[in-house]
Amino acid sequence: MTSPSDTPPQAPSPTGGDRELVDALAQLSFLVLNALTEIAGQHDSSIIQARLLGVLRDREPMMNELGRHLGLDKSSISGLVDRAQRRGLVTRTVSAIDRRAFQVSITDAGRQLVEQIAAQFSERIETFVAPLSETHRRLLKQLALQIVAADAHHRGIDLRATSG
Amino acid sequence: MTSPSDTPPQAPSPTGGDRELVDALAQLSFLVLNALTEIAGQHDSSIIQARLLGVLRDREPMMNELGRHLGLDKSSISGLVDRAQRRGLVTRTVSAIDRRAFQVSITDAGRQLVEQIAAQFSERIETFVAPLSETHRRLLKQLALQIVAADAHHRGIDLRATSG
DNA sequence: TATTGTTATACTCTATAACTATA
DNA sequence: TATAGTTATAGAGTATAACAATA
Repeated sequence: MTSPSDTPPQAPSPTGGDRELVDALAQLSFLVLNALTEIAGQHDSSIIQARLLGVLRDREPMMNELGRHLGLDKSSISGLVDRAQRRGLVTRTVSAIDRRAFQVSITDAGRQLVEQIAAQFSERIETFVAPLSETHRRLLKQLALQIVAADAHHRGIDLRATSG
Repeated sequence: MTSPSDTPPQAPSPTGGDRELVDALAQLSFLVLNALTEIAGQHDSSIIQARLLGVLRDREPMMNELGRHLGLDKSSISGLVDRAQRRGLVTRTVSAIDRRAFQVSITDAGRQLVEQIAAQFSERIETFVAPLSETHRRLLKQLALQIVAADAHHRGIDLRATSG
């Protein structure tokens, strides 16, 4: 799971899976998200805080929608926003049309922070892919996008697929 | 950071980074590790517990080495192993040669759990890459491995590079 | 003295359940 | 009644600092 790479090369048999491919993707994913964890940590932050600010870069959602964006329970969102607000990274504003609801906005400090993190993260990823040729980088991008897009499509289609 | 994809296509300029590539890798990584989180969760477990058991599949390290494998502080390892042990997934055995040290081993139950999780995870990854052609899957594997290997090499070289 | 590991403490992150205040 | 959000509570996971036992 962590270094599951001590596995003999295996022909991607028609029957089953290519274990090397699974391991390679897992390790790459750990590499990428560990980098993000480390960079966020350098700013006394975390992946989820960075994602929160990332969402708020171009949106001012209600707590509600924020939960859907981040896939978290409303109580988790409350705490998350609390901590970010305590650090001056976001603000809550009562909605004019529904006085139960709060609109969450990023502050200048929050924007500055997320942009620093994003820049460092980009730099790090570029370092990772630097050993690849330009052609291979383009290919990698294309393949990654294809997987992500297929999954998004799949979720869109599949949401209620087997139940109705 | 979460859905940073709302970005116009950008020629990978010589000056800077290819933002699309960065986003694609980030999203792919979230996809992969969210899948692992979800699958581990189905077994009332977590990524770090799965990684712990993964390490122990073919090793019986001291708490010490476990910390290095997982990149965690010794106090974190103590807690991690405590919780796994409480669930009957691992055991501690006093080392014969150094009575301060504990050897950590996986139990049958632990092995069974990690194998279930690994199998489900493989299945999921195979689903992700299913839309790709065999050629493209092979290519993706090769590129991912190349990045991971380059990073490992880099760390090996770089550990004390600028200080000595 | 140095090292191995635990414990005390503190904080983030997460969820469930109960609650308040609107709607 | 239903919805938006908070709060109380509980537990995992992480780190730092202080400690015990052994080397």
